[in-house]
Amino acid sequence: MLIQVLDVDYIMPNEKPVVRVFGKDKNGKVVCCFFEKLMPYFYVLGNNVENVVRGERNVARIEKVKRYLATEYRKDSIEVYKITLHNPAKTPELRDKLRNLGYEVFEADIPFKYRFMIDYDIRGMCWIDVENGNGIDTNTVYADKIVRANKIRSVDLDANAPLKYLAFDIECVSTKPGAVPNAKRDGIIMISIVFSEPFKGKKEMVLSTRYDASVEYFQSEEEMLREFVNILIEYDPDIITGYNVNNFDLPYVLERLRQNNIPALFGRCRDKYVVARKIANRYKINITGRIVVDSYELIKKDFSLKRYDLDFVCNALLGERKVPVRHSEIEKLWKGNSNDFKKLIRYSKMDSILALNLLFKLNLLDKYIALAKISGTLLQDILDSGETTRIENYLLREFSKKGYIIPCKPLERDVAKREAARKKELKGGYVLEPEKGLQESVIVLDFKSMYPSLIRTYNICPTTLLVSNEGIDCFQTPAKVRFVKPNIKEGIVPSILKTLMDERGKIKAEMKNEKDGAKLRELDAKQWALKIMANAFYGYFGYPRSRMYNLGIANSITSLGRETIKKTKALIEKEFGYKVVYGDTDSVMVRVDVQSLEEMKKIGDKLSSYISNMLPGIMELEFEKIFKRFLPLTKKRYAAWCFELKGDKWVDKIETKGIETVRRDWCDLVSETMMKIIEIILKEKNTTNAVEYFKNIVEKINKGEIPIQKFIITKTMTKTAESYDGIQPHAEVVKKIKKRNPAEAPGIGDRIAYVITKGTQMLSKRAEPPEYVVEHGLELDSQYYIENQLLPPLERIFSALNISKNELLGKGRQIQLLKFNNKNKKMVARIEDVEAFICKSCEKVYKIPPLNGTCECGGTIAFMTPKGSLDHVTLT
DNA sequence: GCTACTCGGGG
DNA sequence: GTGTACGAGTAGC
Repeated sequence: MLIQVLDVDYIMPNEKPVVRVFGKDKNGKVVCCFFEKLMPYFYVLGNNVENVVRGERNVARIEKVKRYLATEYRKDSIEVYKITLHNPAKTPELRDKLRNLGYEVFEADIPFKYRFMIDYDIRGMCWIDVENGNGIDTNTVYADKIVRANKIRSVDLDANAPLKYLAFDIECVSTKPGAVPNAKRDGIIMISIVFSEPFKGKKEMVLSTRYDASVEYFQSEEEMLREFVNILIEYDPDIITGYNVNNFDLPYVLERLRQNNIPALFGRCRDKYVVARKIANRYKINITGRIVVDSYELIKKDFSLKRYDLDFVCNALLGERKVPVRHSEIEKLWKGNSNDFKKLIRYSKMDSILALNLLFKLNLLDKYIALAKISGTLLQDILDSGETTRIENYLLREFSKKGYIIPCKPLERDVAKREAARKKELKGGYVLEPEKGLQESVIVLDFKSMYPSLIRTYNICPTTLLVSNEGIDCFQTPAKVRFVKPNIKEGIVPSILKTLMDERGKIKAEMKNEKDGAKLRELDAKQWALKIMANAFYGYFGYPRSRMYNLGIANSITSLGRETIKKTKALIEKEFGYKVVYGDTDSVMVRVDVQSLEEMKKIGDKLSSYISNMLPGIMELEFEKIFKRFLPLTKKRYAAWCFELKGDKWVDKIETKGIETVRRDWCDLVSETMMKIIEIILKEKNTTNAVEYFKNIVEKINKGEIPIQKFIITKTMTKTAESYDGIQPHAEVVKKIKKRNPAEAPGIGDRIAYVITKGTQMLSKRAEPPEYVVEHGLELDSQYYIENQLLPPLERIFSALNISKNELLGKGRQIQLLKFNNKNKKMVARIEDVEAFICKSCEKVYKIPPLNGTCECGGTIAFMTPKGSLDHVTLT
């Protein structure tokens, strides 16, 4: 029977571990597969381990085996002890005892379910073939089919079984006004549920402790919660979702179940309670056989937005809105008339619908399913944890396949040591000092998967790391670390990367011929996941909690990167005579002397094939895009008018890096003006127009011609208004609202919107709610908005063009000067002396000087005055 | 420019 | 559960 793996756990029925695999078959039937043949084990290096282990109750077996160590290159395997135990949960006891006696232990911290998955080649969301046999009593799980497996075989299958989704949302009212409800104290009043497949003929359901014809009505919270648990078991979803379910709804429900003495049993088994464990500051929730997906967390990972509240997110990504109800209104609606209550029902239902819509319409899960399949990690763990888990899972599989054993995770004190060393010793990528001023015709080239390619080219791996001084054929990196060449031994990490990169290449090729939208999305998710995986291996060597932490390896990779980029720059400048105007880690920006996109592409292709040929191994420089205009501010910060080839069409856009155009503490006016000015500079190549635009905005602000919405600043109130130490605008606003209209007062956690008005008091005291300003016809403090909001970010952009703050504000008008950079020479002239500008080579006349100070023909520009042209005018 | 701390979403 | 683990943005030096 074929099943797709959703979840794995184990139980101890007769003091022996039994693995349970929860999955679904092709028809969407729930299958649970029991497997009894695996016992926990780990490895020990050292002498006389038998003596230490003898008499330990948990030990089943001890044997000597041959393994390779995954720490450095060694020709031969070595002898280690493999200790097999009875009880996975008691493994740490023996592990720590051995450690304390000075033994080195390996793979002694692998969760048992993953030991099983690694040894039997079973991966999260992948398919397995199981055969029914006989075995233990399996009366512990809810499943359509139960299999006692004798044999489990992994199967290569791309399809996905149909999954059942359930989204829910709870409503509750705080007994403490203004505060977020507390589950220890405040009950749940309503639960809305949405089903992906109709349940009892319904797609939606609302449970409540107040009656309405449209809800399932309950006398008490306890009855409502019991029914909620029943629905979860009966509907039997694979995926449970909601907005912020991980950190609000689910922990809240679990606490209310506890308060009402209802067992939290709604997984696919009768023997494991649903638990929420707090790790760092978030909850990790385990529901046996099911997967919890928090739309909020996925959105935050996948999209860069100014805010992440459900209404903002849905509006921005789906064009859908919540039912507008403010938190402070919920209690009023709950206690209000029948229409009020109906509104609350709609509100609650809508929140569940939106949470599910986000998941479905944006296909949020595709990428994570692809990551699970590739790395072998369970989907739940892909969602709850980061890069490390995925990399380790992959490494453990590949290393153990080849007879290697892997170190345990480091102890906390070692992590601290590593963190300190890493900070001092790990060097990153190389960033070129950008050439100042607006550039024209810049080709962007970058190295295809630079770090993975370097790892492959130089055979970088713990298994090839050469420590001894024997005369073995090896590479030495600029970090002075050596790796044996592939003919001696091919590294495991390089071979993993080859697999990932080749596979990605195949998928990209497949995508070119694929017309079916759904299939295309799936392939795209897969190629994305392959890229993410390949790029994460480098980081793992420099990560202080890594099992394969090695600064020498990490530094080898970055040092080769720096060497490569420097070599590339030198070659391009020397062999082709083009100027490399900027570059960062794996990219170079090359200024050329042609205008047409096609010509530039040709040069780009020529450069990339030349460089790719000159560099060793699989290093490949690729033509990426064209910056028709390029304005660098500093390292890591620039704006560009970018042209990219999509199919056979050039698509243009304004690209900014490191220049924040949206920040939550800026009003919309700032973001919009910034974008507009960047666009004028880049597209019109005209600073005068950009300055004019700015002056025009200033004038409009002064005349009050810009709508107040553009001036609104928002800040979250994190504690009560009174408890702020300093005087802060948003806290002052809340104090004012409290005085004027106590019922409207926002509470902790609310976002406070305000504008700054004119007056003589200190700034914070002049903050007012926008509605109040409109009602009372107050005047905004235009000075503040110009000087403190608009100017700081714009100054940084204009200063890259040698335009000062005074010029922007028109203060330098008395002696208006013309300035521009002319091939490194700053030129200044009095404005009335200058009629136009002229190229000294081709004599082309400009009304406005080219921003980079160079004529199209490459010639130098000079001022043209009534007396003739002159290079330089000095003012006295 | 760096490092330390704070806060997110939810009602 | 043989695993203890965020990350961006801002304030403060």
